Amino acid sequence: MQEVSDTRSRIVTATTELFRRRGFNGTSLKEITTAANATTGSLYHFWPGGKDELTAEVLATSGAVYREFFEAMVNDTNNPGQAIADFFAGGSEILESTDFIDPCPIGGVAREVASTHDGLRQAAHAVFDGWIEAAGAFLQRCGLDADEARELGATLVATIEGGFVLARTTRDTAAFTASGRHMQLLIDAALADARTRVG
Amino acid sequence: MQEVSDTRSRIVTATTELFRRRGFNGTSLKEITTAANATTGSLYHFWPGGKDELTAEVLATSGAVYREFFEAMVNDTNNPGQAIADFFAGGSEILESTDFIDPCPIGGVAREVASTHDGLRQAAHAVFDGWIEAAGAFLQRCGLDADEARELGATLVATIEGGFVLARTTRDTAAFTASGRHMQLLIDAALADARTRVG
DNA sequence: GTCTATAATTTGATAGAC
DNA sequence: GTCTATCAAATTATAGAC
Repeated sequence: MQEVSDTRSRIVTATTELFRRRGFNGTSLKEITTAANATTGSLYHFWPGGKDELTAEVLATSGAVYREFFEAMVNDTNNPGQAIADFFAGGSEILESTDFIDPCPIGGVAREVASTHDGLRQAAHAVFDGWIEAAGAFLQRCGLDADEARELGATLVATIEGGFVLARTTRDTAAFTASGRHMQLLIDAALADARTRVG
Repeated sequence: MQEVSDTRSRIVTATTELFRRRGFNGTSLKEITTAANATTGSLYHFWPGGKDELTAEVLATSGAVYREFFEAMVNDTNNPGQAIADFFAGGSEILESTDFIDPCPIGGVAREVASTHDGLRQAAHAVFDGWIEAAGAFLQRCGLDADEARELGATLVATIEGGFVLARTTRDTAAFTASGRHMQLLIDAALADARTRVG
């Protein structure tokens, strides 16, 4: 007797972890149920729509977790560029300490299915919109105007996702670290420019 | 009677195109042979190692094509920031005119298989190293020192790959366009800085 | 080089007992 | 909610004729 089914959350967790290593099409329901110590019957009980319905929930859940993580990490800084640099440094540590497993189960799956599973593409779209909004809101609070804040937020998300591709492929965080430094430069320059125009 | 087998190149082309839409695990050998108007026997004749061996060739071939395209587009400019902005603008046009099919068959496949097919990861690694080297060499010729040129090259590649993820997922080039503008800003700033330190 | 046939396994999904 | 059994289709790969 639990408020939330243990089995249900074990399946979500196992699917997330498998997607990070093997992607959407590389992960079978059998692997998921085995890793979650669950059965096919349970999976289809919770997600009658099968793999697609489960995947949509995994994308949304992970997306919310990472958004909250970003906001917690960045929200009460007085040095926005440094906060973003710290965010990238944290990503590098995670990449190295997890043998370059994908930190993000969303971007890879989204790229795989964008042309074939429109419902999943939309689920990932909603996640990325939320991230860009969070990053943009942060930068706007730091002093950028709304448009520039959102555009810089979009570049941040793009660079993070692409950095994951490069890090995973090269098994090296050099590109990711460089990207973080360049994002810091961009933010510092944008803030300096905003202050100049105001002052 | 042909110097290069028609069938062989049709299979490479078909595989490339299918990877751009469905990824590695989402593309079956049956889809490939059907699209290439070829047979299983021909495929295993040219690539006895099967899907992995064919994929390695697709990654290397596409990687070389895109590297040459980048160099041709950028090599004789006197405005490096603008050249990169043009490169991103070209990417936006391709994305929109192809219904957001993935412009790059390498990044998505690499992310899918990085933890499971080390040979393919290494093939993609070689491609990305070549791209970073090409971008770095270009920026070094423009006046940056070797380290900064290579790091900025790595950020460029990361941002392009991540921009493809976002564009494909959102079916919108806004993030890609913003990324291009920000890369232009970074290059212009780095070149101005380099000139200051020299002069 | 190309073809068909087929092997051996895995896939996502369903049925129905408990 | 969980379980097993099972289906129909698809998967990579091989064999051997032509």
